[in-house]
Amino acid sequence: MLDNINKLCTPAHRHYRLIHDIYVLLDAGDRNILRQFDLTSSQYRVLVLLDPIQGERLMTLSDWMLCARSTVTRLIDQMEAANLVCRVGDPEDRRAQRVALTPQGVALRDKVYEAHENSLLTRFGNLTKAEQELLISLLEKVRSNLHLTLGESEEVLDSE
Amino acid sequence: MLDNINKLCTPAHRHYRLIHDIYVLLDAGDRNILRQFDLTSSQYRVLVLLDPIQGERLMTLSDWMLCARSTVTRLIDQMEAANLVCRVGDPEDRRAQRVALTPQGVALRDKVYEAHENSLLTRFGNLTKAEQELLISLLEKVRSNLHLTLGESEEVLDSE
DNA sequence: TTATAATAGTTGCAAATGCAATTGTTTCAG
DNA sequence: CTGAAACAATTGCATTTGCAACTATTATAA
Repeated sequence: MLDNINKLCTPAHRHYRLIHDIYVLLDAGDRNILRQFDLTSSQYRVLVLLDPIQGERLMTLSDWMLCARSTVTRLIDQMEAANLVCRVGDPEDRRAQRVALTPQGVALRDKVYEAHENSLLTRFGNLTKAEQELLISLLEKVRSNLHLTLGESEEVLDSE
Repeated sequence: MLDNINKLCTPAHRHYRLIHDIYVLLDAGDRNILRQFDLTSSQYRVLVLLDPIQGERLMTLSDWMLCARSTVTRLIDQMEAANLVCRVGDPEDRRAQRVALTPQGVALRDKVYEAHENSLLTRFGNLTKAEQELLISLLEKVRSNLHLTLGESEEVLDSE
């Protein structure tokens, strides 16, 4: 039987916990910032990912954001109602919709991006530039392996 | 106006995205494992955190898990119904409940922990031991600063 | 001592989100 | 060409979760 499991956790388990904690703390901080602009973190993510000129497919967004397609549909519903984005039927494939930023969407994106970026600078500010670059390269390595090992079994989300 | 925002993201913004992606991928992988044991990742986290002997307060769990107190209440409701944990009133403070693992809870925890750990070894397996230790120290640094900068403004969750 | 504040836990409610099923469109094998 | 399979998006439904309000208990101050 495992005793004092809290103390004897392995490196892998420590990564696991750290990533969970960091994600939650980061997200809580985001909410504090984004609330001022009436945005959720998911909406902000859409705002930053969208191409304002030609737009993106919902499917593409769902792939990039690693969330279910239905989630994107509803996210875009909200943001369209708020006049931040607009859907345009794709002329080359009548099944698909392209979503692009409206001028208001672009304006809001730029304003929020700046505020969010400043906040991130504070929140990651205790790392040196070198540490930041190192961390990024390690995290990229982790991400690619996670994607790989997950993809082996099935799709990430919305598998059918 | 920010053009090609996807390409020119700053180190801070890259951290931001990486951590989001890694969290989602990690969680999706967890679900694949834990489904076999009829556990959600939150339930598994409770299982691993609980002290089987003297138990923990719900409040403590909520602090550790960085989630709202009501979330813990309902998690414990589920797990108590599944005979994995039990509530015991704290004799020293009649407001508080202590939650401890049942024998079934301990048995399940040990079985699942092993499976989960093996899976983590694969999923983090492309990092060398040295890289893993390095990553942990960097992540710990990030976590502590996130906690700090968040705490300055208010509580993490369930603020009233 | 007593009234007020703080604390632990619970409950109601709304929002976010994944999965399954559905609709309309395209692709491809025969 | 035609029917079957694949695909993009949407909708219904269930689950998870945070916030606010509430109850019961303890701590503090006057």
